Amino acid sequence: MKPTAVTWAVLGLIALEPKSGYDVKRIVDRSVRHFWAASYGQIYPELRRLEEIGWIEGAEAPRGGRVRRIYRISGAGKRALDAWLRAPDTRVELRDESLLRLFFADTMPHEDALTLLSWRREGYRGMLAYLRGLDDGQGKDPPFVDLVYQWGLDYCEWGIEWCNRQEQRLRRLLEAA
Amino acid sequence: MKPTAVTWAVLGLIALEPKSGYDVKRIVDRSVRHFWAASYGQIYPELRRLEEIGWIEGAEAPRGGRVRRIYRISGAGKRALDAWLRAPDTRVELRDESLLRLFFADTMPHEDALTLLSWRREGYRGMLAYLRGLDDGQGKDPPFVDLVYQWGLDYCEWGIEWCNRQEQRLRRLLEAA
DNA sequence: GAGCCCATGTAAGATGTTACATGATTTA
DNA sequence: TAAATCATGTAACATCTTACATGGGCTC
Repeated sequence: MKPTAVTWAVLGLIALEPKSGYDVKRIVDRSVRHFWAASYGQIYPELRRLEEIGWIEGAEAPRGGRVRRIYRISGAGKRALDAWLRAPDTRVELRDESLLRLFFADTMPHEDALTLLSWRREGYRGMLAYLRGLDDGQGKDPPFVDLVYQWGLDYCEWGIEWCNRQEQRLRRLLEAA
Repeated sequence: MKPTAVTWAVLGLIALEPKSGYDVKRIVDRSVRHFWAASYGQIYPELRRLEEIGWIEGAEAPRGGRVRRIYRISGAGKRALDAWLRAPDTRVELRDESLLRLFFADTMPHEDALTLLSWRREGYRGMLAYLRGLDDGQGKDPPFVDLVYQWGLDYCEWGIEWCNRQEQRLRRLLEAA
């Protein structure tokens, strides 16, 4: 079994609580999506693979006449997930178009380049608003789920402040020149 | 012409200074790689596309008997790059396996979960060391190239401190429970 | 009964990495 | 002379998104 990128996200969510594929997608979009996205085209095939190798078990659970299949994690699945959890790997892949623009911004007039920086700040603000919108106000998440949510909030706040500081620094620098 | 993900990275680097495909790859790996990676399999085909539509112009520039093709940006290419630079889009895509592990860490014993957090800190330390290694000590980068480099350093330092703070907070929280 | 949400699924296409093939030049 | 670097390129594979097809149930 060669795990794919969605393997652990799907398996982990099923482990938290039995779910349908549709549920997995919905929860992904409301929780890990900003650092680990997954689409239907990945999720449904992955569920079949996971069931084939016996890491999850599916059962028909129709709601009325509506087809529905609920998956729960197996003992083998739990062991596999636990082994993955303990891996020390921390690889990060990032695609940040705003940073790419800033990298090439030296060809622009200073004011226009600084505008890019203000847009970056707005990007962080937008993400912060999005994350805050996910909070249902109940505040009952387990500590590490909450930790990761907090990471998102803290990262955005740091980013906003970073843009402010750099804008001030660059204004001084560019006006002096 | 439908721009791909590498279009602007390649065009921007050619705009800074005429380059071969090999140069583009080398410079990408030493500058924008941590937020905008590109492989040979993307770069060489992209250079042909860009030449076909007239945004860059290639010329044979062999070194000894070694084949080599140098590309420079055209007027149309400059205009296209400038138009892209002014786009307000700030989309970010992130794949952070360490955050995914932390998200599922509530199933583990507390000490093991906190170990994940310390590994995350080591990940930031490693990236910080990598970024510092890129600095040639000359310090002659233009302001916005330097800004983006600084973003990398600052982000890593923030991340290290964030892990430290959260580890302390969680130790208190989990020991109290 | 129109429109939205629940629910499963896939085809097509875009995207991206890895590994290799080829061959010249430089360095140890 | 062996190994590293310069240099171009692609085939195969892996990954991921988008858009659509299908159909039932719920709400206005």
